[in-house]
Amino acid sequence: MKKKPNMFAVADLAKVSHQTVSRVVNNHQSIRPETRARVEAAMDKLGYTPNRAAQTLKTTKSRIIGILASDTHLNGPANIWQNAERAARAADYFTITCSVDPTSSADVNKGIEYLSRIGIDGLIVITPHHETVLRARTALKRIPVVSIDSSLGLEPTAIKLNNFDDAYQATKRLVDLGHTGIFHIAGPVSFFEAVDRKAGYEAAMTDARLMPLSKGGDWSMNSGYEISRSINYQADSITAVFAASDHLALGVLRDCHERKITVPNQLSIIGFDDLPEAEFSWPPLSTMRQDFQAIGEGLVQLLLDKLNDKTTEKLSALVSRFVERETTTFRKI
Amino acid sequence: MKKKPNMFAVADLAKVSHQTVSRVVNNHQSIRPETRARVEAAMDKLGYTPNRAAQTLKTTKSRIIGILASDTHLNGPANIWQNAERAARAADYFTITCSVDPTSSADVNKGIEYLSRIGIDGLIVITPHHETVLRARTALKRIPVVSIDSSLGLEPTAIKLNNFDDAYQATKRLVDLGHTGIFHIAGPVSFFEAVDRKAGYEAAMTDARLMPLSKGGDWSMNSGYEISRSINYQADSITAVFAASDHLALGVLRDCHERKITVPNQLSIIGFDDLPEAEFSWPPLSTMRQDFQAIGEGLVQLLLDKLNDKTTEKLSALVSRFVERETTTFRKI
DNA sequence: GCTTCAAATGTTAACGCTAACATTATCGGT
DNA sequence: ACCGATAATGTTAGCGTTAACATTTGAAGC
Repeated sequence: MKKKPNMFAVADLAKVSHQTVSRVVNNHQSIRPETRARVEAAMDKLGYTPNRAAQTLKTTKSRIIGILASDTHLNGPANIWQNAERAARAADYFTITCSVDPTSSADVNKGIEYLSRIGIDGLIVITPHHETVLRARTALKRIPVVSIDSSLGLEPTAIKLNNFDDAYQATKRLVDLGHTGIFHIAGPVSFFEAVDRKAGYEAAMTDARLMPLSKGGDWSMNSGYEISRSINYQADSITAVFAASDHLALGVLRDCHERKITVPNQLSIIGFDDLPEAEFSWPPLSTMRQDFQAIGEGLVQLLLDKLNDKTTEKLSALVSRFVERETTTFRKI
Repeated sequence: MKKKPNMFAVADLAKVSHQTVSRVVNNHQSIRPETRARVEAAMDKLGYTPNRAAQTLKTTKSRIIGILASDTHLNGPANIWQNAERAARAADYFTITCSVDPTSSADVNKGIEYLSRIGIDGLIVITPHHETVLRARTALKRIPVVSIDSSLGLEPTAIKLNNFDDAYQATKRLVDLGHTGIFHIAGPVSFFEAVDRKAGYEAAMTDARLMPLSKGGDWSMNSGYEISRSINYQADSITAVFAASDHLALGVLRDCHERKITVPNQLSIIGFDDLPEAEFSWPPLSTMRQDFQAIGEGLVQLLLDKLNDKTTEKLSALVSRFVERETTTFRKI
């Protein structure tokens, strides 16, 4: 196994200087087409690939984007991550992902340190925890940082998620169906998504002159199940539930099966996320779907523009879609 | 914003040579504790971090591991990936992940090229498609490649998954419960997991002198649903279904709800994966859970040993666990 | 044919680090 | 006090690339 060829090897074979090879690699103009062809042939023959470490050392640009993510086992972050990775790759950037536990500041700090150690050009933070975003932003002063953010957030280098509006719309749908007792099962307050969704729900209720009524847990199905069990739907004349996530809604659904509450006739349910499983619950769950592709790509776009000192034109608008399946119906008297 | 300090800056401040700084960074012995302390103080004061590009250029080791993954939206690959990433990080390696579409050889090749362009030290292939693994192995001759593999595979640099045995055990459980008409819903044949599971099922059936009966689709819930719909359970005296994945099983469950087939009394069902959702289906799904953490960590271990020219001791054994919930019961006459 | 100027190519010097070798301090033994 | 021997530190060179500057080439204008 002989060692990897470098620019000089190519230059020798093509009978040019190494700098000409460099010019070909970097697509400079003022290279005669014939010379370029000769160099390219030599590169092919030797199987030459530029040494990224040397390029990085010289240019001080690694073309690596760090992605600091949390809760990647959840549908939202996982989807955003995947789309961001793909978009970065399409733009010829590498990504190094570091998934951290947002509840441990030590872990977050270690993650940030880990990423900056390799010399990333910029950072994308995919986490629904303000705290973590803030920590990354303050720790990394030398490079651009972009993140997702609450719809209410101020940070200009963030993609704002529409959770407030989405929750408002979901709740309004229930109101329009004639429901007056609409309960909200919220996510944990450390997630700005949970906070925004709850706020959107409350705004919609208030606008409809209805009494907001909610309880929060974590995002798990079990949490939805337990909260649902604690509700006496009939006694409290609750005929609809808006859950802050599909998992939460699935938990409610399970309780309904156990307590023989028929869905949607006795209880309408709306989830949030549109997990693959949502379509196959019984009955199939009505839910709100976010456009994770647009979010992921927007994140990369935003960062790339920062890296190139461009101001970002406008990004494709984030539009969520309400997917009505079979857990929602008109309120039966 | 002044520029990042380098070794010489630290050396100047600590009144030593840059090489001494290098030695401190790399934990060489024969540095007086007092000198080390002085250097470390200087590094702290300047906020010095070694430049990885320069280290890589000099040592020809990037400390980056490539992860070529496919089907990361599925539970298995996603879990293995996450555990591998974490294990690599713990060993102070960076990972660059590239998720590709295994059905497109162009995409796979581009992914491999993308990873090798940055100069990875080794590659972990997480894909249940032999084809893709093979392609990576032949394309990358210069660096070690490890992968997951069929339990029947030959490749010594692979973690063998127990799908055959696991499927055998799951089927045997159904046999032990008295079932004789046991149907298998398989995954797509391009996944070796699907092939192994089907083979395991068939072996168990044959050993029990029962007739294997199966049909395959993709991994989706819809596929499970459609296949289930096509079965006339009563007419064919089928009282149990072993599905190659939880999603498939969830599809069957849906069909049962629609056709009012009671589970588990009329039909026992076993899935595979133990998705979070499996516990919250109705009724809660019995399923087979693989140890993805051991797989992810094993992969990293295997690769690291290759990188350090060690032969791998034995890895922690991969043991799957049957999680019996409420979709399995004795056969009612 | 000779100048002029731009286009095309070549030369040199870093980028920040570590390996290899060279030198200087330190210490026990006489 | 002096001699190794070893521990501790310093010096030099080069990894593969690109930027900056230097030089050559070629074609147009006279």
